[in-house]
Amino acid sequence: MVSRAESAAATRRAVLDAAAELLDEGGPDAVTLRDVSARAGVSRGAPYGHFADKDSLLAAVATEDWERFSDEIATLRGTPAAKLRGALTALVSIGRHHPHRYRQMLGPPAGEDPAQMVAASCRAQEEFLALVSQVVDKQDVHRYGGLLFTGVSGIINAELSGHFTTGKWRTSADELVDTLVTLIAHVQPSDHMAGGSSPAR
Amino acid sequence: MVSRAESAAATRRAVLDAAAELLDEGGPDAVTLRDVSARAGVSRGAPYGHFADKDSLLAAVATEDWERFSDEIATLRGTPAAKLRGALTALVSIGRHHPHRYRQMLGPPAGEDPAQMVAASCRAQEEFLALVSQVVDKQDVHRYGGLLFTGVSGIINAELSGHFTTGKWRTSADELVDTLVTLIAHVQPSDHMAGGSSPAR
DNA sequence: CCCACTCGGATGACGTCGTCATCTGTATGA
DNA sequence: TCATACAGATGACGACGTCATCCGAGTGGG
Repeated sequence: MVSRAESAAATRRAVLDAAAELLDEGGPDAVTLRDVSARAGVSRGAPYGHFADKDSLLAAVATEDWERFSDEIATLRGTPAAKLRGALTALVSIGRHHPHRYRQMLGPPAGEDPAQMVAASCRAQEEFLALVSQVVDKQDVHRYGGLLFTGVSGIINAELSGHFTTGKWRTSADELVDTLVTLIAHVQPSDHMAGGSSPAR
Repeated sequence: MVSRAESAAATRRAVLDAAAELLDEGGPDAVTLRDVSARAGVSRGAPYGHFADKDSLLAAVATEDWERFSDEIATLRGTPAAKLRGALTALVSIGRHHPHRYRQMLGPPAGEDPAQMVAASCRAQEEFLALVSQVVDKQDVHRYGGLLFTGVSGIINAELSGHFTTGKWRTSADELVDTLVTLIAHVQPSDHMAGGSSPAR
């Protein structure tokens, strides 16, 4: 026998999974609440018992993806440098295997309660910065950590948009990521330029 | 008296402008062909005489934005380093003044004829690489050029998503751009990147 | 053991959207 | 002058997000 709460949780899970699947298959426009419901085996109105609207459902998918990513990079083992590269590889991997969910993760927090998605991405940032702090000098952690993460995300985005196959960059995402990591790993705090104004908040 | 071709071109222009406006104001979901038509002062079906579908219209807007950006960075004057900084500043400026159009530009080429948007972004890449080639060694142009452009675009995207105000990165987009430019081009950071370049349109 | 209650889920409906088939009016060219 | 072509207007259709309403099964008290 299934309790009512259990069945409700199962429905929520099924809806979430169906949405993630459809998002993977055809992007946000292919995520139709009607199709989601059908694939989850529930009625059209059922998702509204768990998510305020379509945007909130998509945000919930992204939130789970952020949490999965956080767990993944938090359990990396090896040398600090290897862990850092592992984290970046994990990010690249998400972008390549789940382009649309990747874009959803990196887009602006949406839905009825954006704070939830913000919190999830915040934790990922913390985990990532923890790895960075083992590789670069303490005072450069945020600057280099932020640059690594946002830079790599931009590289991935360019690859997903086909800019390396159809554009003029005669290079690849892998090479760029490697270049960026090498640049940051090589430049040690010795030459910290005076540019660093007061950090934002 | 207006010739038929002239009136048709005017309609196309009005539709394009109306779409860009609505995109600026409320993002892609706010771009309704009905609203576009109304704002352009034409009927609901008129846009279909010039654009295959909504995605093609959005792609046409992005194409024009790429062309405008290409023209802008192609006419920059000053030292090579200043021109490179100016190009990146122009990119940042588009992201800040027209976030949704910026996202449209950096998203995957869409519409009935993606090649058109691809060509436009290709020209921008060429113009940008031309600037980069004056600052870095010949053999590093593509690697560093691609890294600069995609890296900065990732930084902007993070800012647009609010990751610097709600996240754990205790830094700012300006600082990250400066850091990246300094790392790659060994060009001293500008005092304030946000400053003076003219916004796109 | 029974019953009223609760609440997740199902259903019907509404307004809006993208899109297309069809119609109309006017500039064009012979 | 008039037939033609074509931009634009209009009506219609299916699909979508969303909500008001209804249903039925798990639940707790008697």
